[in-house]
Amino acid sequence: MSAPSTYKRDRESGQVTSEQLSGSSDGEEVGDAELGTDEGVDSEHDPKRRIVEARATTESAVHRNVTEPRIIVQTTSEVDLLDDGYRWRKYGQKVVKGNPHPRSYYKCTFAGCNVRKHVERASTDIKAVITTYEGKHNHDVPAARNSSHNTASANVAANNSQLKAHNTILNNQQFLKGTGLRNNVQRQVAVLQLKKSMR
DNA sequence: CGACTTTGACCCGCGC
DNA sequence: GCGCGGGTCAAAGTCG
Repeated sequence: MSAPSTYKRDRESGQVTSEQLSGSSDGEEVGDAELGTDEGVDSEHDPKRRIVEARATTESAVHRNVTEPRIIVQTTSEVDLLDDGYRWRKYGQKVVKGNPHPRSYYKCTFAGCNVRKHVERASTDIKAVITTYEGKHNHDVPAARNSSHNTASANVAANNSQLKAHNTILNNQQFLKGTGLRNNVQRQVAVLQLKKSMR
């Protein structure tokens, strides 16, 4: 009443929707892990988009009943916004502890697609951008908005980059499996170490 | 005019 | 039980 705080968030309405997240969480793993060996070579081709490493964690994502594939991609770029072909809408930004750089939260703007991604910079390396994808796109890569002329090549480029990331993910997944690491923190450390050993 | 970014506040889970 | 930290929402503002 007197308090102007009409913060009566009807969050419940937004939470009850369990969504029918694509049943086949990972049915399109068409990439071949063995292809992810072109790390150091191809990266020189795209200095602006250099995928250092990535990993997929599905075991920690299983909280209730939906197993959301979580893909963490670490890239080296001067810009936070990596154009992966999809359209994202920023819905939040937060400064996390232990990292002077804020973490940004994005959602896929495609109708019906509930994929989210978090983008943050590594506290140690200003050039290192850590992108975390949650969920899977249930649609194709939309056409680029700026160049309506090269939509085809834009798609190809996006797919290419995605495929590359995918391969790297699979590769690192095997690496992490080999290390027998389970803890998330340990994994992060492992990733950092992996990165160091790659450079 | 539409789409997107910014920003402050609220909610929830977890650790102490 | 309390406080902290992380995640999300929604209104307002900005830009093309």
